[in-house]
Amino acid sequence: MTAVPEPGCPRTPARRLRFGAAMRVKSGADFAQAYKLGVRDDARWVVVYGRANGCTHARLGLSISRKVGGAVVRNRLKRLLREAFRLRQHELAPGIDLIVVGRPHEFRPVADYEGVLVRASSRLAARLSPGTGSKPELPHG
RNA sequence: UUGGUCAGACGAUCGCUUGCGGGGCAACCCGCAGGAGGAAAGUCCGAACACGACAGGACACGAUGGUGGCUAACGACCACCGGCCCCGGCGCAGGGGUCAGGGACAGUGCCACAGAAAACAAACCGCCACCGCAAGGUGGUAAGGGUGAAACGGUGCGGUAAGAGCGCACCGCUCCUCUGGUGACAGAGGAGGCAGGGCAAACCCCAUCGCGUGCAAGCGCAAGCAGCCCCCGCCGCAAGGCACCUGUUGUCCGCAGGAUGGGGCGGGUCGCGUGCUCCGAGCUGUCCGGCAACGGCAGCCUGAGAGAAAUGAUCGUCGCCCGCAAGGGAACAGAAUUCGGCUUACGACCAGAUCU
RNA sequence: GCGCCGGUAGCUCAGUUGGCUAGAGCACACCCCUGAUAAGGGUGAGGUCGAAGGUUCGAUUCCUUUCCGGCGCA
Repeated sequence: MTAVPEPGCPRTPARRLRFGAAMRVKSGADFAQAYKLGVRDDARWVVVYGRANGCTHARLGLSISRKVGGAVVRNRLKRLLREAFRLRQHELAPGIDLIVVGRPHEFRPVADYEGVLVRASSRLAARLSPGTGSKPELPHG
């Protein structure tokens, strides 16, 4: 967990922490391919599927079903996960799509989701890179 | 229980998104402004809007159902009428609640069990008269008993062999007339001795209304692939020159066809744009009309438009509740074309009424 | 966003001119059969018919509202 920023002294990372449209997975085919061909990491409050995306940065895709809760609950969980991804985007393994599937649970602080994403990203990257020189070049979605 | 108000506030940092302005070849960056609800929900009704269908009529189907109003429209809303229930000691005046509240001589159907009998009317026990020694039979009666949710007006008196609206009084009911009311209906007067159960949220009849599908409607632009149709081998203005494949039994000429391919046309997938949100709503009024719903007038104020889908995250201060304190808590809930209602979920506060 | 189905015993399902006892199979309990099981036979228990309200003398059934599941439409 990073230090809580003092008031008036926000975190000043080396790079900007943006979250634009290019950092999201939008195509249904990308989701289907991640489910079918990608690797899976079982985190505590979510399940993360990984898939090489051919980009120079990580991308985030969210799948929050109605089992998680009502529209308010689902919106809030998506916002928390997006915030975690945004804050840790430079520490995540590049070139991997993270498809995050939510599970029903009590909300956690954003820091917990940050840890989950970073851990899942490193594990998925380790499983995707070794011995996968014949990894098919996936088209950029 | 009714009505109303709000939906913690402010600030900092980091973000998302729309519009405008500026910069950049571009990716993108900067500035300013805006950015969830009273129910955004359920999708139960009604409309706008769009496309399709459509001469008119009839049938079918669906919805509604006291009267009048309100409205763009409605099954919503308002007022009134009537029935039922409650309060008012009974009763009256009155007040409150509730009702899908047209039609049961247009027709069909159902009413289990019990009961003699459940809809044409009849008669189990009784009661009375007559016959008979008796058992019982014949006739009269529908008052009484009993069954049932419901049994062919109710109570009382007279009357009678016993009884019966058979007669009378009151109540109820039906019909007629008059009066009042736009009307549902109400009141008064008169006549009738009583007509004859319930169910139409059973089929149905009557009256009124309703075309179907829905923004994933629809309109425009339009990669790639495939299909259909047309043209084309290349150079050249043209004459002409050069050239691929197949067939014409071998070769050449000639003729016919084809062509991986190129171009065009229409339809149209991914996608993009549009529909898409500023001209209608809201608030206020010693204003006007109306009991009210609502309408009119005047003034003021106001801007979500996303599209794997924004409206957020963290921190601080203050305010509210619980707790001595540390600390904890703050409901229901997230726009998806837009409005008018209904229903459901739910926190706090204010005012009124009622109960304890 | 729009539309369409379903909810009955622990599970899977029946149940129409509204009334009869709300049934069937599996599962469960007990008994018989066997040296002991399984199978088989017999007996039995188990139901707010998703919830609320209404119509009716009477509702699983009819009507309205609501809750919870499921499906379809690009």
